[in-house]
Amino acid sequence: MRIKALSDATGVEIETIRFYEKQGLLPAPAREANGYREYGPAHLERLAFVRHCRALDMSLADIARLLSLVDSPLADCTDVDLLVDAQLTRVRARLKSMRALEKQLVQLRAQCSGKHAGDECGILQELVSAAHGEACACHAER
Amino acid sequence: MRIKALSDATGVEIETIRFYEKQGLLPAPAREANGYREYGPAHLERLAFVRHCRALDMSLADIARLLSLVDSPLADCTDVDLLVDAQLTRVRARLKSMRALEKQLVQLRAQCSGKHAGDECGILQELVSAAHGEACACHAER
DNA sequence: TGGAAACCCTGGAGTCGCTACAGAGTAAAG
DNA sequence: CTTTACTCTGTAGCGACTCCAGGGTTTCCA
Repeated sequence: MRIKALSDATGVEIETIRFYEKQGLLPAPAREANGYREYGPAHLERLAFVRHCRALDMSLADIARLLSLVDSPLADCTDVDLLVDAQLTRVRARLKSMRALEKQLVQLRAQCSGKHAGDECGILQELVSAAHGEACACHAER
Repeated sequence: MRIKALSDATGVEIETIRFYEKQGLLPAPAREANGYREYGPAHLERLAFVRHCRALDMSLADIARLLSLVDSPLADCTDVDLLVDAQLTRVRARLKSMRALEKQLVQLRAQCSGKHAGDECGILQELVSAAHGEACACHAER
């Protein structure tokens, strides 16, 4: 299996595959006589694992840690638990701030519905008003 | 007003202020005889505007566009509207995927509650199983 | 058989929005 | 007068890719 085949099989771009190898997330495969990388099913599995974790928005460092745990199945999985918990906490924190963000944008857009006239745009005025220290939900929140 | 005063007044780090200047988001201020930057209230206002937009997670490129609109108040604000709309759409898309993400992480964590025994960790098995093309909510979604 | 298209390689630079130096000079406080 | 706090420029680093240049190889089709 050459790199393009692996790419097609996983939906991971070729450049990204080589990048993962450089980062140590994917073991360096054997090479053909011409220097082309030669992948086996183990690489496919590993790459799918990495992408699955990335889909869960884990960092490459966290994934590397998980992979070492996968490779040493004798260790107990307390660390795995902690890692997933920490990830969940991070995601929830971001979720919370994203929700606040959405609310602010909705409010902002409401400032300008309809009257698209000159320098009286409610949105721009709202954005500029922050500079004058006037009441502003966004700034209060941070 | 020197850079530290501006930093304290806005909560924006000094390095970031210089970075914004280099990026053209903040006009280059006058200099004192010793070369120190000398800011006025207009800079304070502009910087607050930038930070307000950044709090709304807008890109620096979008903010630059908004600033040029602020500077030419004769143009109508259709562009502002579009920009805010696009930002809202982006935020909502990310919100949606983050919610799916949270759900998956919760499910994943449930695989391993209690039995922290050896290589039978439900979380790792669940993560690895994706590689075998088994049923997996994450992959189906993307 | 020839030549075009598709594939592969390495190494390095670019992206975004900062952040953190190094190494120098200037100013304010005690 | 010394120490501390501030300021300057310029460059490098982060994370997770993405893209490019400039080469070599393979495969396909006429």
